[in-house]
Amino acid sequence: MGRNPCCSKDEGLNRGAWTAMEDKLLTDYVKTHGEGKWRNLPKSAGLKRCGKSCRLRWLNYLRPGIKRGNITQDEEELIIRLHNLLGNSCLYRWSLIAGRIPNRTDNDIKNYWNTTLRKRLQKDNPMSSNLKKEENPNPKTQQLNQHPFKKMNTNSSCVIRTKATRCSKVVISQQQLKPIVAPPPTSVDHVINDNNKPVETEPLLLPFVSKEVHSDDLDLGLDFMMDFKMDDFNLFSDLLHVDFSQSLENNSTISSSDNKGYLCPKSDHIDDQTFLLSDDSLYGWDFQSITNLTQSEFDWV
DNA sequence: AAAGTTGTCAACCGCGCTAAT
DNA sequence: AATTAGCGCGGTTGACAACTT
Repeated sequence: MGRNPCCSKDEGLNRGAWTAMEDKLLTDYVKTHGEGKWRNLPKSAGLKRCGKSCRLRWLNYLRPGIKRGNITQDEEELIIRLHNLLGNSCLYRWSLIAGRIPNRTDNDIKNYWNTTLRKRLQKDNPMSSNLKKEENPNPKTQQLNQHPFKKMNTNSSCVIRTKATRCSKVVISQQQLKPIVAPPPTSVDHVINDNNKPVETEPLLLPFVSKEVHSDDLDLGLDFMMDFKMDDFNLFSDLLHVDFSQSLENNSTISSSDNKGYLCPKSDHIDDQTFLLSDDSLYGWDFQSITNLTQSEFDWV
């Protein structure tokens, strides 16, 4: 039952820094046979390394096109914004961030954050680890504030994709959430009328809201928790670019499944199962786009 | 110039998710 | 359905470099 073990620990495997010869063996093997199947790779490639170590070496160092060091200002801004959005409690945070920064690895981003950015941001603003947009008068930054992800070419082949498809449990502290929570809608008619057109005066719903959130949570001072599901988006920036008002106008809609909100593609929309929750599981947020969250005045934790 | 401190980053570790059986 | 192990992830470590005293 189960798989065969990757490698036993008593095989006298090499550890520590990789030699040039080991790098060459690994590179040649991957170029010939492709990535994956890391379990069998060391033996086939003639390496005395654990498959896990080989994978790490390839992904973080040997893979073609990887940029090393010298994080640019644009990259830095993006890291900060994405970190603000995803917060500290999000699994797959670094891989998601790295997936949006061309030719950078999650390890690279993580190292840069831990060694440079975190210290600098704490120094700049001891009360918050996040960067406020007002604090940076750089024209480049201001441009980024207007269209923070427009500059990214989402179809670029140099974007490193990760397998991270969701970002669970982004926690927004109660203190920061309260000012932006609108009253929950009471029925579907408040958002979509008989012609399946949105009622513009009503707040839009932010999808991906966890079912765990209830109105009582707000009263009790609990944190707000969100589940981001990436399944319907090719890249993280696709999600960030979604204009929910546009989606509604195009007869796409937000549906509910298992008490979680989803943005449905146009083709799948409108049936008996497609509705906006009318109970206290979801809250209307007057956001035109989730992109706005990255520019929010509120701190994300 | 030497010693101490700080910064960088490759590599390791352990855990959770998920595919394989 | 249950079990097992591989994969992929974030956190951490430690070696080395750069800088400061």
